[in-house]
Parts: sequence; C-alpha cells; structure tokens
Amino acid sequence: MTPETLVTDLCAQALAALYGADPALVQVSKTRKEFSGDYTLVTFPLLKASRKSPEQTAQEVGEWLLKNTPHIRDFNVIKGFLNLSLDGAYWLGRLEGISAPSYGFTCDSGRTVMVEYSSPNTNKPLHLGHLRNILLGYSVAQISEACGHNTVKANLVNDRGIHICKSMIAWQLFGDGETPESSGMKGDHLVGKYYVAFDRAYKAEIKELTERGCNEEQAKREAPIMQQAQEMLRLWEAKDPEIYALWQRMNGWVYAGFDKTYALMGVSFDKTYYESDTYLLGKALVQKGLEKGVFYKRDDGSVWVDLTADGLDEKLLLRADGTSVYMTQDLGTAVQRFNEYRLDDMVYVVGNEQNYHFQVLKLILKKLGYAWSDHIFHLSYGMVELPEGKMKSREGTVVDADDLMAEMIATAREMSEELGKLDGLTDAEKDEICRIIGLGALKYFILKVDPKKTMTFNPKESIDFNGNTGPFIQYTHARIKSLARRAGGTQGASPDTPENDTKAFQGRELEPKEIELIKMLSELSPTVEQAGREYSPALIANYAFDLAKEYNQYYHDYPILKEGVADDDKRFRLALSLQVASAIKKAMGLLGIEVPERM
RNA sequence: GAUCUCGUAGCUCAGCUGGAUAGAGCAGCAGAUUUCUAAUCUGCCGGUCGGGGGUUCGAGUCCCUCCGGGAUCACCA
Repeated sequence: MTPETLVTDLCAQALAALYGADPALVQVSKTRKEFSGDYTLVTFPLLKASRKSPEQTAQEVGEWLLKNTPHIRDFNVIKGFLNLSLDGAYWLGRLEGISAPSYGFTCDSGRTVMVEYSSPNTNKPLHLGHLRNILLGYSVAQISEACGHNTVKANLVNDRGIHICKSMIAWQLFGDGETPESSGMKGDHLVGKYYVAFDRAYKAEIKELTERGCNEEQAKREAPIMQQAQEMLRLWEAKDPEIYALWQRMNGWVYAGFDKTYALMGVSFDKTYYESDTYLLGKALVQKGLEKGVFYKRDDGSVWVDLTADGLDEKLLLRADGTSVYMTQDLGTAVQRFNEYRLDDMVYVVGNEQNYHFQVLKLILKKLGYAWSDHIFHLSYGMVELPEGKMKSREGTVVDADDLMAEMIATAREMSEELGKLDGLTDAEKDEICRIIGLGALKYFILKVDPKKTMTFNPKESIDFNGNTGPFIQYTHARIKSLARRAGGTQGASPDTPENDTKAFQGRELEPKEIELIKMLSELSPTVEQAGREYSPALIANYAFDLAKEYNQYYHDYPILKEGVADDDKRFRLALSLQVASAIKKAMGLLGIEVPERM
C-alpha cells in the first residue's frame, strides 16, 4: 500500500466515524512543498456531510486521526486543507518495503500484450522520426513487462511495394554491381542511396518530358524509370525468379543494416512480420463482412464499408480487381494476432498521421463483432520537426538515426574528456561509458516529451548534458555507485543489491529531505502502473528526473561517508542512497536507458 | 470545407481523475568546491496558462465560441 492510499483509507475511516460520509468523497493528494505535511485532505467536497465550515471540518478530522490511528504524527489546517504528517516509524517501514529487489515490478498479471513498433520500409535507412517510434515502442513494452504483462514486441516490416522496386531498378541501372561489401556502406544506407538515385533520375525524366510539351501528370505517369519500377512490381507479384532474388538480396542488405541500428539502440523484437507474407490477409474477412451485411459491393465489384452513420466516410476494402488495400491487410493481421497470441491488448506505435486509419480499423472490427476491438490502442505520436519545420528527404534535411547516435556518442566523449572523467580507464571502459551517456542523452530527450506532442529537435545545438537530461540522472546514479565503492568492504554493499538492513534503523529521527526521498521512492511503483495504463514513458522520465534532483540536494546538504559522520548515520544515508540508485536504474531501464557505474 | 490534435516564461517541456500563491530545465545575471564526482548545488530575473464567454465553493485542467500551428479526409502503405 502506498502512503497516499494509506492516508486515503485513514481519512475515509475518520469521515465514516465522524459524519457517516461516503468514502468516495475523500480526496487526498501530496502536500505542496510550501506547506508542512506529507499528504493533504481537501475538505470542500465533505462539507455537505459534516455541515461545518471547511476549517472546522479539517480540525475535527485531524483530531480524530491523531487520536484513533497509528502513524499520523501531526496535522495543520490551512483554509479548507488538512495537511497530515506521517511519523518516522512509518517512513522507516516504507524504506523497508521498497528495498525488495522486485519493488516497482508487478508479478504476473495474466495478460498478454503485443506492442508493434518500428515497422520500417526497406528502401531507406532509419531517421529521427523512426527513432521516436522505436524508443517509445521499446519503452512501452518494458513498462508493460514491469506491470506483469506477458509482452510481445512485434515489428511489421514493409518489405514490398513500389518503394522497394524504385531502389531495385535504380540499383540495376546505376549500381554497377555495388554491394555493402564492395562499397563498405551499411546495407540500409546503400539501398537508400539508390532510392535517392531513383528520385533524381525520375525528376530529370519528368523535366525532360515537360520541356517537350508533356503536361506534368502525363510526364509523371510516362517517365520511363517509373514504368520500369512498376513493371518490376508486377514481376515481383508474379514471383519472377530473377526479380525475387534481387528483392531478397537487397532486402537482406537492409536487414543487416537495421539490425546494427537496433543493436546500438539497445532494442529488440520477439516477432518480426513481413508484409510480403501478410499483405494478402484479410480477404476472407471481407467475405465474412459481406455475408453479415457490414460491407457492400459496388457495381464494379469493389467492396466498401459505409461509416457515414458514425461520422466517418466510406472506405474501400477490396479493389474492383479483387486486390486488397492497406486496411484489408491490417484487419487481417489484427485478427490473426489476437487469435494466435490470445492477446488482451494490442498497442500500435504509429505516427499521428494515421489517427484516422486506426479509428476506422477499430470501428470495422467492432462492426464485424470482435469485442477485443476496444483493446486496440493506437499510441499516436507527433512528428519530430527541425527548427525550420518538417524534415524533408528531398532537401536533405532528414536526420539519419545512425549519424545522430554516432554524434551523440562523440559529444559524450568530448565532454567526458574535457571534464577529465575518463582518466585511468581502459579504452573499452571509455567506449562503454560514452555510448551509455550519448545514447542516454538522446533517448531521454525524446522520451521525456509527451508522445502526442510534436517536438522540435535542433541539430545545431546538440542535446544538453546538464539539467533535465539523461546524463544528469545517470550522473546521480554514478555518484551513488561511487559512494558504494568507497564504502566497499566495510559496508559489504554490492553495487546491485542495496543492503537490506533497513530494520536496523528503527527509532531513528529522519530529516525532512530523507522523508521526501522515501516518499518519492514510494512513488516508483504507482508511477510504473500509471505509465503502463496510459502507455506513457514520459511519466517515468519525469519521475526519474525529480528523484535525481531531490537526491542531489540531499547529497549536497548531508555528508554521507565523510569524516566525522557517525557510523549509524553513514549506514542509514548510504542505504537510502542505494535505494535511490536502484530506483533510478529501474526507472531508466524502463526507458531503455542504461546507467553507468561511473562517469 | 469536415474531423482530429496541439497552443503554459525568450527557448524546450512538466502540471495525476478540477483544488492552496501555475512548476522544472536551458539561456541571462549573482554566488557555492581544503574533505563523499561542480555532468552538482543556491539565489535572482522571467507568466493576461492563445482571446472571450460559461459550469463550479474553486478552472491551465470540463463545456461553448473565436484565433493560430499541425495532421487526416488516396483504389499509397
């Protein structure tokens, strides 16, 4: 039980005893910093039951609590607010409760959740927008896992279609047999290079055609290279052996490249779907929908669903020639997944430009009679923009994921060296630390922002390492680990298992800052649960920052292992510090961010 | 045009289901290190919470309306 729910319970008891009031009226929140107290009861909603003034009500409840319940040490009344303080014994007990290694994690919830994220196209390398998607998805999956759900991380690779044919035809035309091995280029970048080459050639052809008097629409259709790409798509669909082999080969390069990027990011998947396998799914559903009268067929043979009664429009599900579209496929994969994994929840991490698509998807599934439609959650996130606006591949303003990560790591190294943090370490240790810090800065920068907001990224001002940043939090952890090493043998504290001797501190007087830290440590669990319910890594990020900030003040104000500190104090302060380090590590872990032992 | 979404300090962002005098970080200014990591800490400066109505004991938060940014409204995925 968290302190807040405890206080809520106690207040409910008081109100029942004093006024016979409905416990649902009890409103308890954390006491604001400028007032003394731990938790605050708001009395305004209770006045009808108490039939007294706010101040009198607060006074009465406070006195009742003081007399009849354990742990309430003190109270004060300001206007209609009753500020309650819990006693030291209670807080010491809390410290014990949060010392369990499993604290912050729920055991098996019995639920199965799939999180789909990344879902790249195979015609170009990953960029900053993908980074936001991937980091969100991975973090949401980690949080889901921490909430006790059996979690399946899924990637749906868009490996087929005209876009990959564009890269393929350009490679055939201009590639001269170039491979990742021959060029030393990462496979995804190599294929991306030909995607760009296609675009350049295509533009040139359009220009030429329009100069010869073609109108633009016609030129776009008739440009030879586009015709060739379309022919290639037809051949691919007919499983032409040569084209199929080329497709497999070039996609193989891309996958090798993606794997490297994913590995550096520290993310992974449990299940990879390929659209080339799934793009025909959903056709049977269309038949079922027709039979149920949910869909209808037009004269040309195409199949539609009419959603105008729900305030949406009509949506195509099957073309006149019987081929399927994106929606058809997504319906099919959703049904397949829920069946195959017996999912309780399905989370799609997909950009907000597809809000409408998912609205329609859920509605159609509901109309088809799938009750689990309500358990589909579209984790919709906003664009990452540059100061001058959207990233545009044509203008070369796309921020490449690999480049960005490399830059962040390089910046981390510069700063570390400047600050002399790496002295006396081996090269391998230096690399490790710089990687952790550089990526930590990047990941935190992206994850601390509410997903649904568009965020701006300024490549010219590199991401900060001071203040509300990943490195700030990592530094706090490293600092505490440094204390642990210093305490070393005498305390017997191993870095990963904080001492569990908090019982020994019974009767100890706690400083306000210590209570504040224990209070914050108590909030890890509820924060994780809330982040799980709301699919919000940002909540965890903000929690980690607040905790680190609070700790740094404590560290500054109170000596921990310094000369002259009493042994008891040393042991308690260190134990508390180690709990903070542990909470930081857990929270950051849920964001997919590592924390170094030193930095 | 319709639907959705966002608008909080110069900049980047918090603000839980409505609760006390709206908070951080960066930038700017002024300070703190003989002793545990200064990637830290302290103080100052900075706000008509886009505007206007309404509901409420109480609104940044809920409702309406207007203004501004973005997204979507493809037989692309």
